[in-house]
Amino acid sequence: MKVTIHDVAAKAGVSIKTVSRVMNNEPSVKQATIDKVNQAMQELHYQPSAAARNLASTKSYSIGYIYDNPNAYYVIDMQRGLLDACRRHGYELLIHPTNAKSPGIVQEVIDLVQHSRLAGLVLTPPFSEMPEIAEALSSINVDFVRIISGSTPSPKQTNCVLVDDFTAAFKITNHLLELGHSQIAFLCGDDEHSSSGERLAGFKAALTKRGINANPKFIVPGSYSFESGVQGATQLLALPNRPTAIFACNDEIAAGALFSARLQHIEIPQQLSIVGFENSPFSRQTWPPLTTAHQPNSTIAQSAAELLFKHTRPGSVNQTEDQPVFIPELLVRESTAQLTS
Amino acid sequence: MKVTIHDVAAKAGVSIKTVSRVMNNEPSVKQATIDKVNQAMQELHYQPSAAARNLASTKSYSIGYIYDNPNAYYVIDMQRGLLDACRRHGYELLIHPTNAKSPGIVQEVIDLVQHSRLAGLVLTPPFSEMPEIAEALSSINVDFVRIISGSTPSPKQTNCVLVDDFTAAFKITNHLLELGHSQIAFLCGDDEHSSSGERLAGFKAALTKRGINANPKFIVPGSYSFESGVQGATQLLALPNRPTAIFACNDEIAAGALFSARLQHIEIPQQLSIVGFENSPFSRQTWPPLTTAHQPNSTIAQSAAELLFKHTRPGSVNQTEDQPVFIPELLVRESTAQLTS
DNA sequence: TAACTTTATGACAGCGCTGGTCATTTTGTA
DNA sequence: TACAAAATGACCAGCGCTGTCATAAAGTTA
Repeated sequence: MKVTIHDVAAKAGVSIKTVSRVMNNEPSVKQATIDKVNQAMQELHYQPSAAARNLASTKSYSIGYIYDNPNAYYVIDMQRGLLDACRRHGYELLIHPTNAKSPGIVQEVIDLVQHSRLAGLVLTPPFSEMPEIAEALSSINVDFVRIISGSTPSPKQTNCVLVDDFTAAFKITNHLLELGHSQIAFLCGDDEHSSSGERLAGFKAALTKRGINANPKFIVPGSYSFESGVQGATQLLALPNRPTAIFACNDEIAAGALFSARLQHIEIPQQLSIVGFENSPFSRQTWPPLTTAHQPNSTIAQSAAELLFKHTRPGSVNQTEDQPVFIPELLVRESTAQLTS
Repeated sequence: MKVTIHDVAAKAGVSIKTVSRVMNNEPSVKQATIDKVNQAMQELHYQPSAAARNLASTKSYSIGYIYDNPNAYYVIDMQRGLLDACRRHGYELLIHPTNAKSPGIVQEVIDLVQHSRLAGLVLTPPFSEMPEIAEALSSINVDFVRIISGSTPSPKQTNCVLVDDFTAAFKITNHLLELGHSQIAFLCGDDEHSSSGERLAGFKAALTKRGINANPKFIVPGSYSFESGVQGATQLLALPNRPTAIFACNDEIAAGALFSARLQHIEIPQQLSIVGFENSPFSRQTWPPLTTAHQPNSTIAQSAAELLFKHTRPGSVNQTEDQPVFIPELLVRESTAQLTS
């Protein structure tokens, strides 16, 4: 019924030790032998017992994903990517939802890692932006990969996957500029999230490059919520000379802005262009569908997991300082239009 | 560093086997011994190693959650509840996102169970409504608990957690009736989901009880999406004598209806009451916030997991045919008002 | 109190695998 | 052909726990 390492060894005509060697990429195994073993594994549909490996090995075969993010779509996508990567590499994924603001959070994470003997951790915002977590993890010598907002790989932080919000925001802004807009407002997300700052910086950079000074009144602080979008947009649209386009820091804010505009009988996109960010499912469901930036969360997560495995694996050659950078892509839909007037 | 069963045994002054007995509720252990062991466990913060248990035992200490649901909030909530229950009972949760419509889905599920030696499975829609999955699982003798929409515990299906959409819909409809509405329309969700049918039935029952015949034109087929809500509402509001209230089968549809009404300059709730269902996060963020029915997904999931553990556990006495029933609760917010005119 | 049953507890093997140590075989090279 | 190097196997311990069976403690009966 259950196929074990012994079955594989028998089928391949080698000892179980050799099978183990193949599984763990140990040196001094002939290619021919490797192939034989791999074939036997495939034919028998062999899957090593994670339980036994975890128990026997000093190494660990599971990684953890801790999350605390109100955006369920983000979490699900990340999780999906991590799960895929884990499946491919025979790892297990331990999922741990928790509260990032709890006072004992650092200890909680440490306990988690130690109790579950995790090989490493994948950290997404807000955890990836908490220096105390990174320090604690480093101090107990646990590998981790952070997914953070940033554009320039820094040699100091080798364990990061970057999401280049700056460049993406730059491109989105350019899209608006090319449509003839110059009076563009920006609805910020939460201050604590560096993504908001990065996106704002990209926005400003694009304006500056065209010689446009960002109107301070057009930059509205807020948070990543529908509510905040409603308020911010309402405020903007009451201005004596209101903007002709609004760059919302994410799709929820954009949806709020859309809503507010609608309330004031402002036609989108004829009288006002609105862009979002993230390409969350409902950005397709608003009316009109939102122009936004697509963030390939699942792929980003996979990449993070792979990076973690590389760190963890003994065979990894560390000469290439991997630091994958993902640039969310502009996705033009119907909420933006050429400026007319 | 890592506390094992040996440490507990030493501390409690018993053998490791006795500790094991206590952990597994095995008979023939003196109460005094049980207490001693429990205390030792607490003091040492002992957590049994799932890996070792899985390896040593014929029983399994992990359960699976397979999902394929476009609603990320639902999935996250369920997952959270399952995770909590698992943590409490020392189980692991194996998460498996997949495609319910894939032709090989039954085999995939079987492989998953057998390969990962799962103690059981928690099934949510659509899997919980696929008879072929239930049959396959039964045939290989794997425990599972289904979360399904239904009101009456049936003696046949002992492994179900019921969500009583019928009664909840009945109550929501009553809320509208009590506000003086009688011209109430219903926007359906997907046909394939039994929840949609249940909700519609509850709706009709409430009307019938008041001696009101449901106007066939007021019952609009659709799907669980914003888009569908927009379309359905637009159609309804174009009717010569349009409804004064709309019961949307879930919050997304309701949001769509809200949107459509707004487009036509219909004031909510003054000119039209709208209710949703599910209490998803954005039902709070629409404007006005939606009156809806709160479905405690996380609690439902916990209950399902507990039920599964009970089945799995040897010590379970099966005389009480548990079949928890959850009735989503009416949550009145600002999208409904007294009928005036 | 001896003889016996029941209940409570412990000793020990083994789950599937890794990690180590050595011995042996195969291969490559001088 | 001789010899070093590489490839493989044999064997053992042990990860933390459970299952089985043997043994000790407690309870019962006459």
